[in-house]
Amino acid sequence: MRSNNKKDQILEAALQVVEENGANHLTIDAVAVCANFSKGGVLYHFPTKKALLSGMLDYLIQANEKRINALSNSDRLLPALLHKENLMTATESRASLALLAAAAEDPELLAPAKDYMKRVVDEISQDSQQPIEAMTLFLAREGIRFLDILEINPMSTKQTKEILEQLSQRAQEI
Amino acid sequence: MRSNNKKDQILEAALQVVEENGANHLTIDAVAVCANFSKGGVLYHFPTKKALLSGMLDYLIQANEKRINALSNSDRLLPALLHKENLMTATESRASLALLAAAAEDPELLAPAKDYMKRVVDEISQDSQQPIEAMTLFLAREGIRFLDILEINPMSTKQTKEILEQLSQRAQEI
DNA sequence: TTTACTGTACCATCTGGACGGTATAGTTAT
DNA sequence: ATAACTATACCGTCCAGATGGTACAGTAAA
Repeated sequence: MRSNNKKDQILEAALQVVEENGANHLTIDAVAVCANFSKGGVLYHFPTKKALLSGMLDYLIQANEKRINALSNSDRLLPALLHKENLMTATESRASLALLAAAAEDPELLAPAKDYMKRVVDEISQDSQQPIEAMTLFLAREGIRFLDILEINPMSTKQTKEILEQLSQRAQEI
Repeated sequence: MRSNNKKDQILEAALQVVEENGANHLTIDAVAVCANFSKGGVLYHFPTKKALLSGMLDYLIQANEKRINALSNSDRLLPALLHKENLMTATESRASLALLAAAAEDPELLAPAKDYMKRVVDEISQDSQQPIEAMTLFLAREGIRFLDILEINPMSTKQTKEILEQLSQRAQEI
């Protein structure tokens, strides 16, 4: 009943459009069709296309934070981020497409994402004795994420999993 | 006098458009204006927008390969890729924008990039005794690259350089 | 009554791309 | 040598369709 539900429906549809057609073909019309809304209905919730993209980014960031909070049995961020049980859900992985869509439309829309990254990076390097090693592990995971988003990850699923587990293990050791 | 020169001029202009306006606003018209060509002139060299994007991707891949070949005083790929003198030039960094632009228009255009990545990844994991460590270093560098492309790299220039040097060092040791 | 929509109609602008024409350098036939 | 022709490298114009956004009248539930 929360309006969030409806908004989320629209955001999910938007991500699906990006996934299927490329960020360039994210149109309000296409989103409306995909979400079973009228165009006016989408515009009621997101009055402009940029508002929609901002919404998509927030969705991604919140999903990330939720996941971290839910699983951080330790108080250190990096192991939580790389926890081996802590695989991105399919939904969440798709949410990363918001980065692409926003970057395509207007790079300035990424400001909140940059802030979020800054918070994460600061925290990671602060609560580790080996900040550079910690950052390396974090960056490697981001590398995998981006290769997956663009669907140019040449590694097999098994190989990818193996590396993610290694990263997780090393994150716990430092 | 080589037609390549003219084509490269157009590709440079295309990258500039993406850099300044976002991948979504890469239009043949905008490229033409930026390159001081008429729209017809651009279409002479690249008969469709997809052809232009393919051209941009090839440009990126070739630039990468050239850079690696020029600097690989050893015969191992990873240290060459991470060589500390081997900073991305402004041009090459911008060329990475081709990835974004192509992904935005049609994810299938990235097939050549995926092939290229596969070749690199295979070679890296084959000529190392510690393939997982090698891949981690490679992925960390890719992470930085993508954060830079999207302009959401929250690290300072100094911090980034420090990490790149670490990666380079570790690549030489394994 | 307010909130949350649907549906329809509409508009200004942008975009890809087709098309016809032009300039010029080089090639070939005579 | 020169006339005829060809290929390359563009320019400028036009157009159908897509797109973001507005306006407004109506509906249905809380």
